[in-house]
Amino acid sequence: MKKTVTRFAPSPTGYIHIGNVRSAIYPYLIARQNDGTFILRIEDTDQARYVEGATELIEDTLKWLGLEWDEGPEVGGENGPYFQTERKSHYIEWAARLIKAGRAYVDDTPSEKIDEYRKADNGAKIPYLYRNHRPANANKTPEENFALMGEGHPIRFKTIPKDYEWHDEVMGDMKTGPEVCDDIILIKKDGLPTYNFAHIVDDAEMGVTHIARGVEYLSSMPNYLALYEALGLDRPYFLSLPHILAPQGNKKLGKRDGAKSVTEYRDDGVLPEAMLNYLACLGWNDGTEQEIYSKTDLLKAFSIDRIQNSGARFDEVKIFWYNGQWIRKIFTEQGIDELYSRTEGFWPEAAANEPDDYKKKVLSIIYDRLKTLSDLRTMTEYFFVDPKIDLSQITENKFLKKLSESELIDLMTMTIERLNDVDDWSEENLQNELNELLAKSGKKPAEFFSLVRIAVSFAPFSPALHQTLSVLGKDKVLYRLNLVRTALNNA
RNA sequence: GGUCUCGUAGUAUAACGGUUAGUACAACGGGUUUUCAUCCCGUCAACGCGGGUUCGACUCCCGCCGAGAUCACCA
Repeated sequence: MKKTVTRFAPSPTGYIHIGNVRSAIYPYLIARQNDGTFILRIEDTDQARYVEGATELIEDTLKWLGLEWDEGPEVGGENGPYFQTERKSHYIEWAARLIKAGRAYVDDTPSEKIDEYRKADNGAKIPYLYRNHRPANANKTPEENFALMGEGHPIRFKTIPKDYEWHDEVMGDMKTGPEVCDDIILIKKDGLPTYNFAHIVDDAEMGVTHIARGVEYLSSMPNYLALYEALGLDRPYFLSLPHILAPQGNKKLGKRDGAKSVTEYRDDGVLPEAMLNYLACLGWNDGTEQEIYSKTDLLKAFSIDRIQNSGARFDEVKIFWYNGQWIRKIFTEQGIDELYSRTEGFWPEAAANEPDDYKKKVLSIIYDRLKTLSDLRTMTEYFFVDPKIDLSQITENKFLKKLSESELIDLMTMTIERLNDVDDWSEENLQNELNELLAKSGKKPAEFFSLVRIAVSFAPFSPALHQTLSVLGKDKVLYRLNLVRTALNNA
């Protein structure tokens, strides 16, 4: 049995966005499931679109998602190099084989001439096929063609139009006619290969068994099949992955639609587990009603034949739902320390010098309200700095506005006096104290608790009151309650 | 225009040719001593259209409609 080898082969033209990261996830899963090899290969043959630093961005994204590669940049491997620009001689060699076999030719047709062909065909409403304009060189001997090499001309495949049938693991059985076979360019005039040629050479040399890529490559398949045939190569398994659609319209999600980079979600406080979970399940399911999948779960459950073949719309709301699920899952299964370790960089500035233990306590009572880790920035401010007193939050509160000012002041006084005598500041005890205060106040829970809650936080929401008070500590609580009482008195 | 692909609620999806068409997100309503959230309960909501095949079609076949991809010395 041949060893399973898959690859992710991006171009270093920028960050990895949501729309194309699945073509890394699925090959990764396939490789891991079959005890195979997952290769990262950088397809940098288009010098005009090359972006400095993009390779690092790509590596960064894969690492964050936990998609470690076995061969590729940084880690090396026996099938390197893994940058196509460093493999130039390989492509020339394979192209030379085709020339020798009479299946490729050096094309010295001026590009203006080619433009004319295209315009003429388009004008006449006939499909533009270069093979209809095949130049005389195509019929020269291999020796004559070799003599032309190195003069800055592209090398073209000399196709033999025919029917093709093949199986796509996602799309099913496919077939096309000769009308889609053409003399595609193998080597550009700059001496570098086109994607069309390079990926076939590389996949063959690297022993790749499964190719997963976007459906946009489906229409090029006949030309790829012709190349496999001409080169005497076995066909790998093909997986055409449907597009991820933009939130609006029916276009595929791309950078122009404002598709965020994967790492932007990281910086917004999305956990890699949640992102992997969401993306893997966007266009794939295992037929059960399970929603939450860890990487381990995915490795168990994933199967190629259950990849959806229609496009799926990207939905940010659902990512945040997954993220909330994962925040809670990590807390309950791995504990506060693990969750806390993920929160670095997401706390409000005021928390900068606070001890870890205190921040952990805050996290432990607020984690189940977080959609993203960056919510910490806005939701926990009052744990670290005294809130700005804004009496309107009390006087206009839907529960409190029916109380008179003197009632409010009396309630505050009663609470301050009672809490002042409390030494056991544990959550449990505070719960008891608050219950007794509530009973004594004769108010509804909504009234009494809201008053205390707002007085210590002035935030639109907070964790349960007894927890909030316990974590804040006696000094801060009494200090803030006193400030508010004074403010009410002076109002 | 040629070629190819796709089509179940707003979204993601499930359903040997036989189900009251299931689930999740969202929305809406309710419950848990306050808020926000979690959790729980409930409501709304879908097989693109038309033919066939069949006792019976979301499921198979054909046509149509709609959406998308591709037709580069980009990948």
